[in-house]
Parts: sequence; structure tokens; C-alpha cells
Amino acid sequence: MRHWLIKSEPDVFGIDHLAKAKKEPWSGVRNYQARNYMRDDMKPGDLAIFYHSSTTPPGAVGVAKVACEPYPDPTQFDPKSEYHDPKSTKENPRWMLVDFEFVAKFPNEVTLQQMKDDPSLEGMVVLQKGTRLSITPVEAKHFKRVCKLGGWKA
DNA sequence: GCCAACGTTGGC
DNA sequence: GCCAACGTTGGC
Repeated sequence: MRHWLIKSEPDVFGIDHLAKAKKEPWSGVRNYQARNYMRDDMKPGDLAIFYHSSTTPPGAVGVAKVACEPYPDPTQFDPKSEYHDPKSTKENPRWMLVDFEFVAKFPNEVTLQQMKDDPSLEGMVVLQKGTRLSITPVEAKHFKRVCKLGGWKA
């Protein structure tokens, strides 16, 4: 099983939204690398750190689980959606996604600063300067460490 | 295929 | 609001 980190802005869709919805299609990703992770590498049961970006403070707030095989992002076909992609067709869809299921909200948020300050998290992709990617792979040891800092045990 | 211009992300 | 980083677009 692989581990991931998924970013979301809490004002748009945060961990509490996922907790309420239980399960959510991760729509609107329009970056090829992030898409490739969902389309090619994610497997049902994979766990992901849920990360709040563009907020104060940014940080890891919980855990979500890949809940299905990849399928075409429906918003790409919807002319009324802000994620509409006129160049995508149903025969040859450009954007694929998976559903994420709520697993847990950390008792304690693990702030970006805490993560940067933790020597055992050195090398995490999300901590590297200039990383804007909304989905990044996470090593198992880093995943465990973040969960521990968050006060959550699987 | 190069690269300048432009748009977006996201921490601060 | 600023700006560094970086992805995408489009002219050539």
C-alpha cells in the first residue's frame, strides 16, 4: 500500500466537509502529475494525509482513504463547471480522479511549521521549497510520524 | 523545440 | 497583498 498527501483549502473543502460527506470525488484536479498519481498509482485502501493549504496555519489535519478505482472526473464534461475542459471528450477523457473516504480527523493539527521543524520528516515532498503539487507521495515512515504528531493511531 | 508571457499556487 | 516558484500557452 502507498501513502499520499492531498491538499485542500479548508474554506472550499476541508476535513470537516469530508467528515460530513463521508466520501468525496476528488474533482477539479487539473495538473497532469497529480492526475497521474490518481490514475496510475492510487489503489483502493491507500491512505492519504489530508492537508489544509492557504489558511492559517497550514498543516496536516487528518487522514483519508482511497475509496475506488480511478474514473473520469465528471466536472470536465460540464460546461457550467469552473473545471470544464472543452478539449476533453468522453471517449478520451483527460482528467481522472478517485474518491476519498473520511478516516479520521487528527486530535491535534500538525502545522507546516511543526513538520518543517521535525528532523524525522526530512525529505517529505510537501516540505520542499516551491512544491505546489496538490497530491504528493509520502513515505510510510513519514506518514506514521505525521499521524503520531497528530495524536492519531490507526 | 525554444522561450517569453502569463496564470496559478500557496506561504508569509 | 506580495512574491517566489513553477506549469501552461502560443508565437516563431
